[in-house]
Amino acid sequence: MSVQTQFSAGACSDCPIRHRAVCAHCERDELAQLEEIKYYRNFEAGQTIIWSGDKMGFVGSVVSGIASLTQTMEDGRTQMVGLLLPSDFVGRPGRVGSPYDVTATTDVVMCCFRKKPFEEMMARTPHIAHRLLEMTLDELDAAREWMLVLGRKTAREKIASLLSIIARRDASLSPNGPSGPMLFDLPLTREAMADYLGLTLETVSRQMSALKKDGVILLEGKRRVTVPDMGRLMDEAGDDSDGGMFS
Amino acid sequence: MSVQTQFSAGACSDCPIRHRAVCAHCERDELAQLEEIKYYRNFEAGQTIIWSGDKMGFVGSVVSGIASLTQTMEDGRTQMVGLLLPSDFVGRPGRVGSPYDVTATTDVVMCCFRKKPFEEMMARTPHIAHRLLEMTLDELDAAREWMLVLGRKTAREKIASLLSIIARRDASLSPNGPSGPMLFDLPLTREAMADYLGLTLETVSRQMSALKKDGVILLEGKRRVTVPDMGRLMDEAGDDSDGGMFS
DNA sequence: AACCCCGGTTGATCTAAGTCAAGGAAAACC
DNA sequence: GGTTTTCCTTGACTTAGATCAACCGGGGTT
Repeated sequence: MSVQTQFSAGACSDCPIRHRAVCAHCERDELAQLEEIKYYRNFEAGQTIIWSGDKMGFVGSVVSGIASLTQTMEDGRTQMVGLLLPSDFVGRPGRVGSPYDVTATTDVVMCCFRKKPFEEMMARTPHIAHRLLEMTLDELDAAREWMLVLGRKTAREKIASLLSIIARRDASLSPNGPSGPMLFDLPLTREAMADYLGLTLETVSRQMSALKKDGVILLEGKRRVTVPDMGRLMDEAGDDSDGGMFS
Repeated sequence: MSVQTQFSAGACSDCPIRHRAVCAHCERDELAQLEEIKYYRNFEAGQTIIWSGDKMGFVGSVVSGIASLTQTMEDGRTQMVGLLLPSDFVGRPGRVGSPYDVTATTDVVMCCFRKKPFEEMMARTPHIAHRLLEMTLDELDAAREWMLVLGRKTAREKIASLLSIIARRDASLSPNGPSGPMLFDLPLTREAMADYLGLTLETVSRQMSALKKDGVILLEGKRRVTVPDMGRLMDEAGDDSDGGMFS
């Protein structure tokens, strides 16, 4: 089950933080104080939100859009290390330099909190701190799951893993439920997929073609994907357990 | 700087949790209560502490020894996704199934807490919850750094990365400081190194031999490593930034 | 229309790492 | 002391994926 769903369940519509990150456990008093210390920032697709090594002046939470976390070597090799979806946090109280670039993949609206008051609020509000810990543990599990993908899976399995994760993320929104055919738009270019999977874009392209030829997926144009049989796709991914990078 | 050092700085010797995880910020009252709910367990080298999918009956913190977290595919391919060093936590309050195997690499002593009281203690004790969040964020950063290693580095760079991380972890203990020559024992077999790096054990062996031939490292037997020039090793690792998987 | 640019595909070739296989050294057991 | 087992090394060969390079097609712009 994705975090999206978990949040939806407990979200309260009158929370002053308008997105759903902390909301599930909110109480009016603390969040009224948050209201005073927060502000919004907008970023265009492609814009870098935080450069690796930059001083992180704020703690931010994505309200809408997608941002990606990437690490880059001097010679230009880059590896995407995570995605920020709405409600995810970035920046940590008490650390100065960011360990990676944060870039807007689509247009992004971010809700920002100045560090000091945010920390004070956390100290005052145990259940919000607890919720943040839960979210961070989820991200850690997802990152570790991704390490298996990067370290041990073949190119075809990597592609299938990525597609099945994206498909499952959207599954909760689908009318057919998770077991029926899935239809979705890839939110990533072939190059971004390659950076995510530790492959080259040519290999990504070839494996997408191969999966299409074998009937595992259907492609309409370059981005629109149909998965006729999720079970088949998950077999191709080489694991039956739950994904979660995107959750 | 490693977590070890951070903790040493603030550790208080009379803390009822005898290792240093939570201690840095401890106050007597809360930890006296922890005393009532904790118990110790011993594991022999090679013994599996938690199987993937197992119900996790406790939250544990390593007191001494090293344990490894691994994920395995049905066909036997395995990927190590993290190490537990003294003071690290495993198991999370509020989740049942472990997403990976936890295995004792050396003999391990673990300090365990029953979940329910541990959660209650967290709710009562914001600064301990905060410390746990900090530790988890550190692990997340380390995992993401490792994703770059797994996804984009060559075999030689992977080996050099691993060696430099181990070397730096021990650097604080070294009389020469971090820039002088380093001497340490590898805590891992070639196979474990391979599982960590997403390589085969033959490739690990070959690259170790190559690094030795090129004078980057000296080997005494199979396990004892000397690094005459840490700068050289870090160049070989392909990054000048801070590692941290072991920190 | 003609142009270009961007993202994507596909082919030909190369190479880093995997696979298979044969030992060697050192500890561990009888 | 000899035998077995575990861990490691090295060699010969194969292969998955990278690299280099040509080309395609749609959506802008002029």
